[in-house]
Amino acid sequence: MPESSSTPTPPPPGASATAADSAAPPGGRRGRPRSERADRAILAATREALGELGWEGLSLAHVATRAGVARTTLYRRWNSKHELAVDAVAALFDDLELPDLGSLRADLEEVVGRFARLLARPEAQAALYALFAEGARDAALRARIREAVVTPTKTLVRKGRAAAQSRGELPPDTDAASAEADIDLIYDTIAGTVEHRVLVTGEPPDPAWAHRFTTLLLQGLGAAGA
Amino acid sequence: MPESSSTPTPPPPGASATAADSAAPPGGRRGRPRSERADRAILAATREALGELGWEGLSLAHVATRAGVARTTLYRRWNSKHELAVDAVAALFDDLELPDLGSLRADLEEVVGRFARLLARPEAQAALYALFAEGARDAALRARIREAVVTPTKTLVRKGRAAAQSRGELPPDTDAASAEADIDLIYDTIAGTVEHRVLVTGEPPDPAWAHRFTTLLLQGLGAAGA
Amino acid sequence: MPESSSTPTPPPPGASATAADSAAPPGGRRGRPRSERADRAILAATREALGELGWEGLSLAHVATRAGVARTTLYRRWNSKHELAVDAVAALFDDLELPDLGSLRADLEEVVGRFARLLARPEAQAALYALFAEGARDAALRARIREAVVTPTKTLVRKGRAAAQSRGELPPDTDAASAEADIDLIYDTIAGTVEHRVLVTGEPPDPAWAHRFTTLLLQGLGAAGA
Amino acid sequence: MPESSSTPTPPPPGASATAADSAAPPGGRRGRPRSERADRAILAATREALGELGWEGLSLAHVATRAGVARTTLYRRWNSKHELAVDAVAALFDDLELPDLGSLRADLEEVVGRFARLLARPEAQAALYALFAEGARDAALRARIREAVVTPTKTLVRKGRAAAQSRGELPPDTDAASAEADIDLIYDTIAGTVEHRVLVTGEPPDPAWAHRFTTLLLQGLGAAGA
DNA sequence: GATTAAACGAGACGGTACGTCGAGTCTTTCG
DNA sequence: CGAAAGACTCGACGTACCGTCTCGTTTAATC
Repeated sequence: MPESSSTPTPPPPGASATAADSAAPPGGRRGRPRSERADRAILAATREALGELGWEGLSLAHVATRAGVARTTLYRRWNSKHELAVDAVAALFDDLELPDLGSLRADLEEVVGRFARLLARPEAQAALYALFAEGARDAALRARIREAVVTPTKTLVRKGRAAAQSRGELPPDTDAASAEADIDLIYDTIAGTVEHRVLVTGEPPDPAWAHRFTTLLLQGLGAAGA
Repeated sequence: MPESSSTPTPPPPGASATAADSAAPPGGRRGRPRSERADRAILAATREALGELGWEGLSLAHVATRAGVARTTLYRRWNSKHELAVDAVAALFDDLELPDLGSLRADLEEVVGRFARLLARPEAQAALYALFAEGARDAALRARIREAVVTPTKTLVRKGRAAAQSRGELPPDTDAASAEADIDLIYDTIAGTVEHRVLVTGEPPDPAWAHRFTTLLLQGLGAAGA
Repeated sequence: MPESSSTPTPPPPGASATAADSAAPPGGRRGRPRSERADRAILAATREALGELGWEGLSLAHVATRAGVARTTLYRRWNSKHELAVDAVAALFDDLELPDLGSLRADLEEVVGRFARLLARPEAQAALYALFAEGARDAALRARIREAVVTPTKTLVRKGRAAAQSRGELPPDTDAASAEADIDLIYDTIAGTVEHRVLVTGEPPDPAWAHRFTTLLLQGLGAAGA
Repeated sequence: MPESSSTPTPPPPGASATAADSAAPPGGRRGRPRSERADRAILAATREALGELGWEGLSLAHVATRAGVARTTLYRRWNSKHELAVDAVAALFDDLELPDLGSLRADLEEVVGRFARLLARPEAQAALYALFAEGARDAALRARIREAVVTPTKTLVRKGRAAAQSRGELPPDTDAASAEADIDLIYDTIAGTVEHRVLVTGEPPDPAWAHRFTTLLLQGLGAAGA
């Protein structure tokens, strides 16, 4: 979770691991510090509960019990069930890294596979679409989702596209605005299609499907060896 | 909603409007028949409430009050908030028809536009992703979604693709299995990408974006004039 | 149920065995006549349900099902759950007859025993006090209770006292008003005490207790051989 | 309510006001303490609602609203409408004290009068018989009634009888078992008869009736001056 | 080492929605 | 036209969570 900003009153846990942290509590906080163990236990408990009970079955009371923590502690740190879920699920996206296997096709198939496996996890299935749905009405939540999920994922697209361009597999940018639109389009296409395949159509994106989809994508982008 | 089947005990309203209906009442139903006015009022109230309050704000008590109907009447006809929402939202998808503007590109851009406008409606935004999320855990709900939303939509893809093939814009089928996989892929790509653009990225798919996406798709499918 | 009067609109079943009945449907009733089988089945079902489920567990739906009768039929014949219960329980009081064993003490002990056994039946326990409680607020119900339960029971006291007077066991009346007050007092004392013993104290009025109580009563009334 | 015991999990309010209380809180209670204001408001609201609406009209929702308390608070403290009613009505019985007017007859007439006036209160009429009826099926409720209503009332009989014996108005005990049976008989007779007079016969026990009944009782018990 | 401020566990509180049940009423078709 | 069937309105039920609040109890950092 990079350069997080977040609400001020109840400082969310993810926000503490920034540069300001090493510079240390400047004025010097008094009183008992928050337990980091509790944070970890809560987020883990949230993921487990999401996986077992689904979004609607997720209750803060249950999370608190499972994490061995008082209910109050949850409310002190997160403003809502939604923000807690974002933080809990965000960690799953850390596994998504750029493979760099030498060719755009290989990288693409690998990324699609990784994303599909991520979406196959029940805690991700339970949380993602529910958060997206609520995000449509709640700007603060939308920002938090963007920060925790969208931006890091889109960065992958940005990097992978640049690498392919430097290898001559994709045509170079014409102008900055067009490049940005291109990145957004690619991102929406990959993420949206895989999500839809997994969560709506309900079939796993096996390698054969990944191959087929990658072909469509490469041809669509005018890739060199397509 | 074609030849729907559905649970017998609480006969869902959408299930009755089939061919079997006119031929049906064999012995003649006993007891007071269900009010069709109520059905319409409930579904309309559900759509309005979804638009105003979002998914989590939607309560059956509120829907009942707004529809001028007793709360028990809702429970008699639908097994859950989810199934009610499916029926309420399904009607929105009736507007999605194949344009047939003469060229694959024109048809595609038109369909993308229509689907985007559909997703821009707050009731659709509120319900769709929430239903998909729950559908991941509930097979019965998933089936109902498939029947009411997925199948009709996919039919559009099937017909449009066939039309393009007959016009020579798309290569003919090699074998049946491959054709089916092709249709699924196209469907997931179009639906998933547009949904992701609207609900996650949060930007409207304006004509410029639609043109760009259509280009990607046509090239990806190896269309004739791409 | 003697010379019943009762509500006019839904003619209660007990009311049918009157003079008007033998005189027969004068104008000639139209349509299907009411089933007497249904009446008996309903009252029996009511008693059974009262015994098994208690007063608060008694539901008209359950009675109807058990009696093999439509719920509508119940509402057509009785105005409320309370009146149905009165009729159902009233039949139990038919067993209470004057023993006439030759002495006041023997008669008293016998009556106390019979009344105690009546109150030991679960259907009587369930219904009686609940009806009395509701009767405190509902004059119509109170009248019906009086007619079906109180008056016949009090008649026993009246007759038994007269018999004892004629045998010289009790002093003769001084005036009519005083006699009436005497009867009321005896009735309240016997009925109230036995009921309280069974339902509140919760112990069965065995013969030893009946003997003790009878002694108190005989002495209290200034009986000859007490 | 003397040295009450009561269920532990939902500690009923009346149970706390004992001598053990001041010495008690041993380990120190954790969590927010229960509001005593709420207790008082709830019991008062229950009595008022009973008086106005009767037993069947008494709903916990209404009591909660009238007491200015959340509905959940009621369920947290009492297991059922019945137990709440017992606690609400029990307070009325605190007024029943032994008069000690110097003679058994005077004491008896006074007690009968007080008891009659208590039963004339609509909240008592509404609750008492309904509770007795339910108590016939529910042992826990029966115990609670015994503790809150029966035992304190019977204590009056015990004391009054002892006082009369010490004054020589009643014969002394022969043995303990017989004395106990005597007390039970007197209690059932007084309470049962007055209740029946008020609630079933429906006429108020005025002084004339009280005198007549007292005479019966004194003669029945073999009192000295009868 | 004493003070002190904040985090913490526990649990009561006012709310809101849930899904179920029963009471009565109304509207059909069948006998 | 009565009876069976069943949908209808209404309102209470008891439960579950929510988010807030009040307690008494740690637990470190500061004094």
